[in-house]
Amino acid sequence: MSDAKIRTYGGERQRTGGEQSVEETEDEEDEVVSEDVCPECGGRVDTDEERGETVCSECGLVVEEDEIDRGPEWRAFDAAEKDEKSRVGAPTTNMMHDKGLSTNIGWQDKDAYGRALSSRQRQKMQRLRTWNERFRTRNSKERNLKQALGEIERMSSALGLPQEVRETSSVIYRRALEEDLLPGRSIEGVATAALYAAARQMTTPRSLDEMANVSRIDEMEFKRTYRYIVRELSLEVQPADPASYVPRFASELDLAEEVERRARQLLSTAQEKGVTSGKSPVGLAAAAIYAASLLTNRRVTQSEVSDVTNVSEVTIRNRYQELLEAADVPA
DNA sequence: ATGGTTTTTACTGCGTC
DNA sequence: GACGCGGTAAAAACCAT
Repeated sequence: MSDAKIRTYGGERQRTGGEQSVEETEDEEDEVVSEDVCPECGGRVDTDEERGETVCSECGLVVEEDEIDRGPEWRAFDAAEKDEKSRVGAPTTNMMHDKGLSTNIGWQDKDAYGRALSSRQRQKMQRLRTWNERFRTRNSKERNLKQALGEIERMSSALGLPQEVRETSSVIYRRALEEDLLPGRSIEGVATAALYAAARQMTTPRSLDEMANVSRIDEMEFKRTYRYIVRELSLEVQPADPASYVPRFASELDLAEEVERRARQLLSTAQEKGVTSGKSPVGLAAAAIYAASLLTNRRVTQSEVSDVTNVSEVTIRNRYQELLEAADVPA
């Protein structure tokens, strides 16, 4: 919606204007945004500010192009403002923690005319600086948190994770934030890592692949930050129980309950015999499913299992033989 | 960095439909 | 002949040191 766009722009203006009493054209706010309909099909038109085009959302007709870029108009004002802006850099939006919104109190104990302040005033400014700093960092953390929580929400609903997992993961994220683990890492990355850890702690694990699929960051970075977070927060994450993967995989393969039960059985006997240690839980689950499907005559092919579990067929082969052996089922 | 373990990739051969 | 399966060797990934 163009509505949101206006708000962001408005926000930016307010800020830059507010600092240096340069009065800006206030009425800019109610800019005429053509709420027109498409002349071709009557569909709704959307304005793409980045490309300077107005496009019909139904048929894709470009209603208007080469529009005036209203973005950087604030540059034209006065020098002080330009300085202020250029230090902040390009007016990117969401990715900056505080969008440059915060106030800064100068460190020199001088007033606006360059005169030294009285000691009383100096003390006062010192106090203000302290508090301002507190609020500022607090605020940037709040923002950060808000975005991260949104991300966590999005991912966990994509993965169908229960509420408790979301809560644990936001607790983890908060801790990471408190301990200043964020600098140098992306919010998305840490959010993903927190969610992954939480899912495992709550015994509803999702595999690394599944997480990476719904996350906006790539797998490499995800794993790296995950390890980092776990280490730094010394989170206790026990190895996932293979059995907890079974139901999902089974249902994705449309397997009967019987197979699922059998798979669990195989896993638990294998665990008793200790042949599972050191092996990847996902691989074990995949193998158990495959083995169980053989035992119950509800054949699935290795490649099918491999597809839905993202475990290589080789691994499935190796594991399922071990599983059968442990359950002393002759070949 | 290193070495040991596990998983993946790529390829080959066998039997069956 | 395609497909499912099994096996192998080498590469890659992972983990603790």
